[in-house]
Amino acid sequence: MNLYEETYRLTKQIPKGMVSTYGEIAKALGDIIASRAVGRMLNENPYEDVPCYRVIYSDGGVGGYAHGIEKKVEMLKRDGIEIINKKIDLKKYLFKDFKTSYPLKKLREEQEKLKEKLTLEDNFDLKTIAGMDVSYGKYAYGAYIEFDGSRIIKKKVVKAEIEFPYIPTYFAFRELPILQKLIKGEKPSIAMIDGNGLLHPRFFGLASHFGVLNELPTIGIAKKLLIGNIKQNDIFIGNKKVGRKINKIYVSPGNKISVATACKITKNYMKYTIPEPIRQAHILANEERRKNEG
DNA sequence: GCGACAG
DNA sequence: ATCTTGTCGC
Repeated sequence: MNLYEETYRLTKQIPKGMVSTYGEIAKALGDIIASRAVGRMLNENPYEDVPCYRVIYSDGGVGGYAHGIEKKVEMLKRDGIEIINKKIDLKKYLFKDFKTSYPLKKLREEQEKLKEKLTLEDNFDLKTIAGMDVSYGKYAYGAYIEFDGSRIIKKKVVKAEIEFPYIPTYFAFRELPILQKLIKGEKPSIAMIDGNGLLHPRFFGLASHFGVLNELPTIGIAKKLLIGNIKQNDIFIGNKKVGRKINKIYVSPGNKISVATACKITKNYMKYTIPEPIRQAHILANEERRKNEG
C-alpha cells in the first residue's frame, strides 16, 4: 500500500475551477486524522500533473505551496477561482466527490481482524530481548539489537523505501515493512518496539500488530501519550487498563504478555530514560541514516 | 487562540 | 522523525 500514490491519484481528480481541502482528501483516504499527512505528501509530490495548488485549508485559507504561495494564488486565479480577503468560498468551489476505495478504512479493518489473534497472557522463557527502531531520511533505516541479559549478542540494519507517511493510529503501516525485514531469521524471546501496543484507540498499535504477525511476545514503548487517562501511573482507555507510565515513558503490552510483566521487564532495562534495547536500536538506526545520507 | 496529535 | 501545504475541540 503506497499512500503517497493514492493521495496523488485523488488530488488529480480535483477539476479546474474547483478546490478541495487537506481534510477532504484525508476523508477520501478514509480518515480525517490523515489531514496533516496529506499536506506533507503533497509537499513532497514529484509529479507535474498533480494539481497540489487546488488543495487549501478547511477554513477557505489558501494554505502553503512548495513553490511559493504567490504562485499558488496565481494558478488558482488562472483556474477562475475568486480569492476575497485571502479566502476562497468553499460553498462555491469545494470539490469532495472523490472516486475512492477508502484505503485507510481497509487498514483499520485489517487491525480489527488481526486483533482477534492478540493475547495478553504471559507465556515465554526470557532468554534474549530485542530492541527495534527505525530512522527516516530519504530512505528508512531499521536497526535490530539483541541482548542476552545486559550483553549485546547481535546487531543488524536494513534500508528500505518509504511508502507510507506517519499518520497517528496508523503508525504500524509506516513501520511494519521495515520491522518485518529486520526480524527475518531472528528469534528473540521478546521484542521491544518503539511505539504502542494495547495503548491505541483500536487496542492494536504497532507493537501488537508486529507481535501478532510474527507470533512473538512484544512490548510497546512510547515517549508520548497517544490516547487515554492516567491514574496513579496506570493508563486507561475508558475503564480498560492498557498500560503504565514508568518515569517518562508509556509502556503497553504488545502481544503474548501482560501489563505487569511488560512493566517488570522494561524496568530491568531502564538505565536511562528509555529502556536500553530501544535506546541502542535508536542510536544504531540514526548512525546508519547519517552514514548513508550525511 | 492554543494545545493535542505513537514516530 | 524531520522540517514545516492541517484540523478539531476546548
